[in-house]
Amino acid sequence: METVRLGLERTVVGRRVTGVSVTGTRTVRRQSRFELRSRLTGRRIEAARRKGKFLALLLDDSQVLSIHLRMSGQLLHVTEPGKVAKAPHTHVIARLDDGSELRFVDPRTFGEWWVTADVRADGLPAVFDRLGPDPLNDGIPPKLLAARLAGHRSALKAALTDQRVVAGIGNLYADEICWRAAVRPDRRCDDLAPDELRRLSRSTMAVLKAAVEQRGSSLRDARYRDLMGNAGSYQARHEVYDRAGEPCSRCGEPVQKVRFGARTAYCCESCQH
DNA sequence: AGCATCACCTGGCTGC
DNA sequence: TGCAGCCAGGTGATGC
Repeated sequence: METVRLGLERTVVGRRVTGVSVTGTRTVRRQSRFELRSRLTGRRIEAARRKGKFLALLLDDSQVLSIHLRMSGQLLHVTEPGKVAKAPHTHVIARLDDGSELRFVDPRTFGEWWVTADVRADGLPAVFDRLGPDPLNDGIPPKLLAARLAGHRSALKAALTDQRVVAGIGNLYADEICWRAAVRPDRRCDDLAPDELRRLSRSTMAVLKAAVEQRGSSLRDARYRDLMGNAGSYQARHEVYDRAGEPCSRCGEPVQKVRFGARTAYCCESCQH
């Protein structure tokens, strides 16, 4: 999401929206399509912000266009719309005053666009308040991480991916963070030693920063691409995610895919404790 | 209140 | 080879 935000900053910030087409029936669901279109049309995009996995495009009249890609959403910036065919599952197109388009493609239709005026002093929508601190924006020092995990009896991975606890960590990055910290993802939050919390704090920052430097992770069966349609390259650095059976780079034992509630986690049961 | 599970979807992959 | 069915994962609703 940070890679997408950086792309938005380079391409659509400073542009004015000249028109909006909403063709999908699910992408805009917090308000009517008509309302989104009328709130957005004519507005200039002043800034591209992000909290966790939520994007916020700040508009010139203090409204905000919030976008969440969920599982399969993709934002594409098309500079010459006439030359680029509309991809299947294109649900929203925003036309901009330089002739370019911001297109939203989302096969599974979980993704969402909405425009609100209920913004806080920092310019972000009030609904973002329920999100925990964003490590890339605000850092996550050991004391803060410990405070965020305090009182939780659930498993570490469940808390790390709970956006109210910490914002921005998804399934694959949670696995990578736990591996790097050498802590099992199914450890209880209230059972972590100070040194383990320090390692988790450092690992969170290291994994997220490296992932952004590599412009994200593009998986076999997912469709993450940046605004230009380019794949990320962090998947080549994954130590455990989707690497079941391959030797752990730290201890050589095979990486495991373990059942974990209704989901799965990849980890090294030999060197994560 | 807090934790677990399910629903929402489609496409790619697995296994018969 | 064909195809039915499983699985992927983020969030919000529902259940316990």
